[in-house]
Amino acid sequence: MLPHQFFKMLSDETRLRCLILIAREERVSVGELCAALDQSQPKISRHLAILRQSGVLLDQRDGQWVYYLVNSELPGWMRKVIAGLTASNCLKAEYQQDIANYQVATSTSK
Amino acid sequence: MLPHQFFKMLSDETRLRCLILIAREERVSVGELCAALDQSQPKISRHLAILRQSGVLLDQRDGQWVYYLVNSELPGWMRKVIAGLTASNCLKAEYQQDIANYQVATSTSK
DNA sequence: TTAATATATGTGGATATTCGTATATGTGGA
DNA sequence: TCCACATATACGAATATCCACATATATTAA
Repeated sequence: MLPHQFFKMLSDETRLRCLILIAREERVSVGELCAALDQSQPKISRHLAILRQSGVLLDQRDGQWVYYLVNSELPGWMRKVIAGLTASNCLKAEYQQDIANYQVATSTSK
Repeated sequence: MLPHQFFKMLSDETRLRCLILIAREERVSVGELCAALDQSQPKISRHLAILRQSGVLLDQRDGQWVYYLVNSELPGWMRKVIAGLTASNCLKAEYQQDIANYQVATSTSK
């Protein structure tokens, strides 16, 4: 994948929020993403499909649920960008709420 | 600027090539960019305007010429992404030709 | 002022993106 | 098998993006 194509993946806010949450939490289901981002299921599913088809994410079915995770075989420069997004303290404020929502959702349901 | 907005700046190939060349060469004029990328002047100018209006690039007029440079006051996470683009050896192959063209153009004209 | 060069922008058309809504598919339990 | 739940996709509409072409603006020199 060419760099500008990778950046196009990250240029949609919903896709970026999905990717950041998945990168931080390792493995997140579609339903959990819908709850954490407070977005409709078709919307989340469509954006996950784009990230999956481009090879950025992988999916694992587990019964009724489908979990998404970051492809561990991405080139180094892509992994660096993703790591920068999840690590950078500057960004945390923007998407912290998603992580908080995810943690509330998973702690109460598990 | 929010992260996804910054990535949208990088999601167009022409914009990305401009940014990489400017980041590497510090200060590049519109005409030099047109020559290096082999693209029309209105096309280059319009993409530079987008990068300027978003604050990623600054412009400096010098007589008839306008030079563009990377805004040195960008947040750290943006600078890291740009540095990753110019440094990464993986990427060089993709955009090396632009740099070679630029060097030919500037060495023969100066 | 006029011409030449460099850069910026207006306009319209082609294409791409995103979304809501509806529906299809897949899975497990009764 | 039938139903409920989770996820995926088809479709059309609204919007955004990108481009080529034409033209406007800015600067310099004559």
